[in-house]
Amino acid sequence: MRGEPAVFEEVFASAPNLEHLSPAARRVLATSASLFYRRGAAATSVRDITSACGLTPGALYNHFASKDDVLYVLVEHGHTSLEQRIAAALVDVEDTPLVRTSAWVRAYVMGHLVHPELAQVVRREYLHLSPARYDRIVRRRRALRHQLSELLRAGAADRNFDLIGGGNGAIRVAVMVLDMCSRTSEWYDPRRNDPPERLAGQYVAAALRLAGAR
Amino acid sequence: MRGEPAVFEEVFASAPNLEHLSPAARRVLATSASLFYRRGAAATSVRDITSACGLTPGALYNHFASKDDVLYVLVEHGHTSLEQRIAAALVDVEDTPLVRTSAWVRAYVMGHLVHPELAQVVRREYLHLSPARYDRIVRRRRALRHQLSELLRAGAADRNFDLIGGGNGAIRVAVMVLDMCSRTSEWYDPRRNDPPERLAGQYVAAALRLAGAR
DNA sequence: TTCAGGTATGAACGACTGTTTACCTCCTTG
DNA sequence: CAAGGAGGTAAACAGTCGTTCATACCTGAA
Repeated sequence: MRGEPAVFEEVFASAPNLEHLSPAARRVLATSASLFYRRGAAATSVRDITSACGLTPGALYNHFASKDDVLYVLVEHGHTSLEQRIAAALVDVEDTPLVRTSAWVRAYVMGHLVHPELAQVVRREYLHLSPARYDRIVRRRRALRHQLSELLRAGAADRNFDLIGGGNGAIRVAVMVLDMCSRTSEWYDPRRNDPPERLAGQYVAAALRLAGAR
Repeated sequence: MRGEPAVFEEVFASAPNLEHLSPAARRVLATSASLFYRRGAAATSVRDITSACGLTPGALYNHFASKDDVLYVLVEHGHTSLEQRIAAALVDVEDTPLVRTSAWVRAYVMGHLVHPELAQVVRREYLHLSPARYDRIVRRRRALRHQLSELLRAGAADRNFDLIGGGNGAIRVAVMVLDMCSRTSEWYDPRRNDPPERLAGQYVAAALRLAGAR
């Protein structure tokens, strides 16, 4: 988790949501993500970023309006790709709460395991965005939570799930699942831990236990 | 979670692990915790801290060797009080894995809910301590995790628990429980959410589900 | 060939960083 | 009453921060 070089290059070189950015801008993003991951955004200076990609400080401002902009683009991209991953996982999936909940959780976990460094930066740093941007991100996070809690609610309604927490059960359990799953990005190391698919399977099983699936 | 005033005064004024500190030092700690919670330690300056408790910057150095020292004392204190809380919860508790696991989880959650701001600062900022101090804290966190995973292992051995994850099941489930529970401090708001005891009860139930308790 | 536009430079800006220093004012103790 | 230490102040330290600017380069189009 600390100190090892995180290679982001491929992630940003071929990201479908970032085609409009120049290669240099993507290199800035990749480097920023790696540094933000290791030291936090507040503790990373513009000079750190630019010197790590062979630039001088001023050059960054040819691609981004500010350092805050770099962080926002990162957080934006992280959320967009997670949302897309989940949406893709739900098309052509049997329309029962249990199956859809499983698919949803699996995609959510995979999103955090495939690029744990980016996922962690997103999760840790969105709090420090400017208020307007922060609000926008919070809304998207709430929307994700709402998706999951609605699946849980539906499952409880037809007695496939047995939720802890009474009337608030759907949200309560959704938060439990999201918190448990999103934290994987903080300790996951592909060299030490199980492959993502296997781990994701275990987290799906765990989520179903939390939901009280029969 | 953002912007509302967090009142730490009582926490530090009467903390049993901090008697050796002067009242002024405790006021510095209380203010630092509140500011670190809202903006993060890296984004909080010594002048922010001191001006918020009616001091000039130099005065801080009558009580702490450095700004890093302030953070370390906070993190130290947070861990110590959590460890004490858990230890206290386990004395005179029936010696069965299920009961002890329940007591352990309840204490762990309560530690995060009673002073969520402090808990969140501890969890978020210990990563940025100097390497030696970071290592010391990591060891203590591992020890906590070990306590829980041993309870789970014992419960699985006598077939009270049915753990996900095969051979690594005890650690896998322990991480799930710890991640799920420790994140409560990030969203818990005593004015909006259930009282701590009630919420802790729900999290104990959730942990037992994760452990596959019969 | 000329011109324009995107990109990089290196120096500079003022503001702010953590910390140190010299000095002052109390309160306590001998 | 004298001495001394604890705890406060104001000012300054050397760096670093994010950002701007005038300038230069390189590339592709007219």
